Amino acid sequence: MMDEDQGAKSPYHHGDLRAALLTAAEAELAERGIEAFSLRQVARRAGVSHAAPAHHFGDANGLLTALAAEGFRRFLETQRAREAAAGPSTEAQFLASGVGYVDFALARPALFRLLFGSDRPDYADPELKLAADAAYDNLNALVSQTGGGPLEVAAAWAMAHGLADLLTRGRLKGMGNLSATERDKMVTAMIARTQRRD
Amino acid sequence: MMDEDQGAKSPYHHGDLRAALLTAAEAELAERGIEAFSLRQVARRAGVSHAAPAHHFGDANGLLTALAAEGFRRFLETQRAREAAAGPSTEAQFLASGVGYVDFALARPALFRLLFGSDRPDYADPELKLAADAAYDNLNALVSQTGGGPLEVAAAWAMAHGLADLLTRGRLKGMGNLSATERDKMVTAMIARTQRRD
DNA sequence: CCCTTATCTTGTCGCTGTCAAGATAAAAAT
DNA sequence: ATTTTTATCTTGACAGCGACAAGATAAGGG
Repeated sequence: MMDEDQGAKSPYHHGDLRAALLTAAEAELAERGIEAFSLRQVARRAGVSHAAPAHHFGDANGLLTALAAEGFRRFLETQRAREAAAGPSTEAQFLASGVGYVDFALARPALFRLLFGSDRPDYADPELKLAADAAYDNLNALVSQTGGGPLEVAAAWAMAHGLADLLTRGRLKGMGNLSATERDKMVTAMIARTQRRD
Repeated sequence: MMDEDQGAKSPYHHGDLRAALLTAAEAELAERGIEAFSLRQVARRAGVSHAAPAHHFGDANGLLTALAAEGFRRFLETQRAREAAAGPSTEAQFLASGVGYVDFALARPALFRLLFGSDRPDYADPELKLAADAAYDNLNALVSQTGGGPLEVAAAWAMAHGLADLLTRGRLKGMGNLSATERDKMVTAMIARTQRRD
């Protein structure tokens, strides 16, 4: 819990300001939302001057780009954990991955919106591109292994993404008061429907 | 093309400033995107002082709320036009409505993001709520008439919304270079898959 | 004709992101 | 060890922003 060294001795050189700024930025994003995101507020939270972030990230979008890259890595990690817990069946792993997609969005809505619902990150950035492509490649591989093609990839992605986006915004009122396990079952069923029928 | 009376005589009282501001706001949204939206820039485009919008809309979010209400009305209008052109079959109308959902998003991505991807409009506002509910009720009615229940409503919405969101952001690269009619066919097929199988 | 009310302007405030210049400390070189 | 270089952080400034207050202008009603 030493993320914000408020009031602590503040040496001229922070030591690990880059990581501290990323942590502060994620907290700010979660508390205020991306539409009220402020670089100066992030610096304030990290206990440094308002111009300190510039040296590490260039500008505000640079910070959000780095945070998005880290977010995509965690996003993929969440899905892989689900897949591993789903047993040896490739199809079960594919469906579990989709559940992970939605659960990640619901657990960290602000981060999810940074990854998929904002123009601020620079998606041409190599680090971000690498992390985002890795997540896409994972989906692509799972669908391919279950006999699906590009259409099935797009359909599964669109379903998982649509559910995640609408649920995080509270728009699917009928599904708002479901338990986590009930919700997972429904997400599983809906994604299964997107695949080719036998 | 008389939307912006730049250089024209500028009488103290505009006449129809409210409508002019909504038009200017939509143009600004389309050109700069919602994340760079500026109330003062809208006022400048409409040829009035920076504080003029306040009297008609309260604050910036008030203007975006009014624009979102108008956007939802046009959104529903687009879908209804598609339905009407799809013939007498209810199922064909339902699928055409989904195609309208995606086409609206691709035709007016900035407006679509205002409606579904922003926290700035006040969704508790009666006018906006009415317009948004009307669009939802339309979907609900179509699904019900084809024998679907709440699950089918959610699945169809999520699929259409996911496709619209990913396509407007250029994320579904495999579908980027499709013609409009090819794309419509694919959207139709994908939404059809979300419904209960016979 | 005056008075009320709605509409629009001007001026100000604190906040923001970005840039430039200077201060500090660590690292590297001699 | 001392000097030089480089990286890191601070301070200060600027224009643009949203919001508020106060004043100017015009329209409508008595």
